[in-house]
This record gives sequence, structure tokens and C-alpha cells, in this order.
Amino acid sequence: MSLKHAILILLEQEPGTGYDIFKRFKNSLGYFWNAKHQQVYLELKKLYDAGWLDVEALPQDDKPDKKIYRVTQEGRNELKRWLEAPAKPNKINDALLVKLFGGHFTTPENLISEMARHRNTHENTLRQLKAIEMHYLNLPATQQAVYRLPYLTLRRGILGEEAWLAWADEVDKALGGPG
Amino acid sequence: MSLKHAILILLEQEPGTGYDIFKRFKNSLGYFWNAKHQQVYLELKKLYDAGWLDVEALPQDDKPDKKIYRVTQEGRNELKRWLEAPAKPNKINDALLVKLFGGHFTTPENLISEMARHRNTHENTLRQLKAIEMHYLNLPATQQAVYRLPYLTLRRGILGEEAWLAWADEVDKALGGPG
DNA sequence: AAGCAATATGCAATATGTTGCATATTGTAT
DNA sequence: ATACAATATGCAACATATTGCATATTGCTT
Repeated sequence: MSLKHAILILLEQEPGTGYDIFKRFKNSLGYFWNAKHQQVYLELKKLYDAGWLDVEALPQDDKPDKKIYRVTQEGRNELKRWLEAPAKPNKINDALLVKLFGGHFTTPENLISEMARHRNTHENTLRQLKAIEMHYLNLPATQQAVYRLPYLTLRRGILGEEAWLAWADEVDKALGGPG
Repeated sequence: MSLKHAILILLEQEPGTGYDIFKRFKNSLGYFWNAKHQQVYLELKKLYDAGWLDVEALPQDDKPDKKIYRVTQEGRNELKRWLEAPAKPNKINDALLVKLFGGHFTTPENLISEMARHRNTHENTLRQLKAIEMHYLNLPATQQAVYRLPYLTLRRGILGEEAWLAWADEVDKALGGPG
């Protein structure tokens, strides 16, 4: 699975604690790989047990140690191995579409308000992604080069959200129409 | 979760066996909800234990009984309850994007061939979806009305795949360029 | 000072999904 | 006839993810 490898990628860019990883997910990988904090801590332990991470415990007065993880050589090897293997096709599990598919067992009003709810979150996501894109496009060319690949994943988000919204327009028209 | 409810929807349309459900997934719900046959059998048992399904065992000579499941009134209630509750936002876990995000730890050639592999499956999926759409559009209006909602989910697939392919063009251009 | 949100870490139980295996029949091709 | 693919059902072990809980600190607000 990829959570392990997503974590390796983030820690390879910069060592950090569990919470650091969790936060970094929110602004980057989180748009296409989701994880709860509990699972991040769990996987960090597994990665450590597998020898793919080292941990440095920074003692803090009174507080429990701060554990800073960094990728080991073994971890880098594993990451490289994973990157060279074919990525699994992305499994889609979309409850909204299941609901729509079986929508004749409920009211059109229900479907319409559900669509509105989802449209809202997709519009918000698109706004966020476009703000990040704007920021990227204002970087000097040398900086842009550094983030070239993450930028491509951002583009996926933008095109994906735009397609979702275009579809939602079709659905609203169909549901609002002779329904 | 929705696998249970996806099964309820399919069985409400027409009672059937585990394998029937599994096959029906392939041509409809399977495009946006995936399940292995093992999990379908498992969930059928759980649905039965929960009282949401009845089972009719057809004895067959020599062969083990054929178990035909159908939705009970309790099952219909549950389905209705689920349809009226907000659907969970669709969790995205896309290994290809993780790979691209961390792509500077591998070669551009690797990324390019990976993209080609995925493009292939997306092109195939789009072709299939368009064939189903063509079939739908050739139905008489009365039949179209019956499948109106499933058709909307089909449109989601088509628009989604087209967006994916448009994105892939961008990626190939970027990777093939000053990479 | 008291209260609340955000930061920060983690365990346990449960839910969900995958992989590997086992088994038997039916239909098709050589 | 024999082999092989497809149909058909299911268990067990394992992997992955979610939910609920527990705990403690820091910083902001009233």
C-alpha cells in the first residue's frame, strides 16, 4: 500500500514527527491520499520496525520525548523499489454515485440537496487548489522546477474537480427537469 | 459503508445469488464501487444475519443448494434510511499520484511508462463507458426514463475519464519536455 | 482564572478489504 | 477423451482504515 510510501516520501524531503507528517498531508499528499493521525502514528511504528526509519528522541523538560523520524538507507531502497514497480490502479469507492444509482428509492429533493452539499465541498477544494496553483505560478522559474512533479499532481486535482463540477451541472439539470 | 447498500440496491432491483451480484457489479456499480467476490459473499451473510435479506435455498441434484437472496422489509427500511442520510465524501487514495509526487527519486522514463500503462486502462474504460452510453441513447424514451439515474452515474464515469486523459496529456508534455 | 481550541501522541476495538487457498461443476477447444 | 477456462461458493489469515477513547500541553479568549 501507499501510505507507507507516502510517509517515506514526506520524511525523505524532511525528517519530522508524526504530527508533522499528519500536517504535511493536509497541504499536499492529502488531496489524493487520506490518512487519520492514528494511522500515521501506527504506520510510523511499522516503518521503524521494518528498519525503514530511524528515530531520534529529543528529551523535553516535563514533556514526553519528541520523536523525530528520518528515512534510513533501507527505507530509501524500499522507496526506490516501490517507485519502480507498477502502481496499483486507483480503486474508486464513491458512495454518492451508489446513492444516485439507487436514487429511485428516495426523493429527487433528497438527491438534489445531497448534490448541493457535495458541490459545496468540491467548490471549496477547487478554490484551495487554484490558490496553491496561483502561488506556484508566481514562483521564480528555478523554484517552479523544484516543484514540477507535485505541481502535476495539483493539476490532476484541478482538472478532476472541474470535471466533477461540470458533471454536477448535468445532474442538476436532469434532476431539476422532468423529474 | 456502501457495499452493503450497493448490494441492497442490486437485490432490490432483482433477487439473485452471490455470483449474480458479483457479475452485476461489473457492468454497473463496479465502475464506482469495487468488490471482490469473497467480500460480496461475506457481506451477503452479514446482511442476512442483520435481517435485511431473506434467502431461498433451491435444492439442485448433486450440486450444493443455490441461494437466492432477496431484500426484506427491514432491508428496504435500512436502504431508505441510508439514502436519506448524507453520503460520506468520497475518499481518494491514488497511488499513481503519490508516485508522481515523489517522482524525483526515480527516473523520468519510469514515470513516463507508468503513465502510459495507466493511460491504457483509462482509455479502455472510457471506450466501454461510451459503448454503454451509445446503447442507452438508442433506447426508446420510455426505457431511457427507467435508467435515468444510472445514466447520470455513467456520465460521471465518462467525464471523469476524459478529464483523466486530458491531465495525462499535460503530464506527458511536462515529462517529455525539459525533463 | 476559567474555558476552549489547537497541538501532540497513542492504544484498543471494530470495520472493511485483500490474498491465498480449497472445491466442484459447466462449457469449450484440441 | 483431455485439458483448460469460466462459473460458482466460501473459509482463514492478513492488511488496512476508522472510531472511540485517553492524556497532556500551549495559546488564545473572555
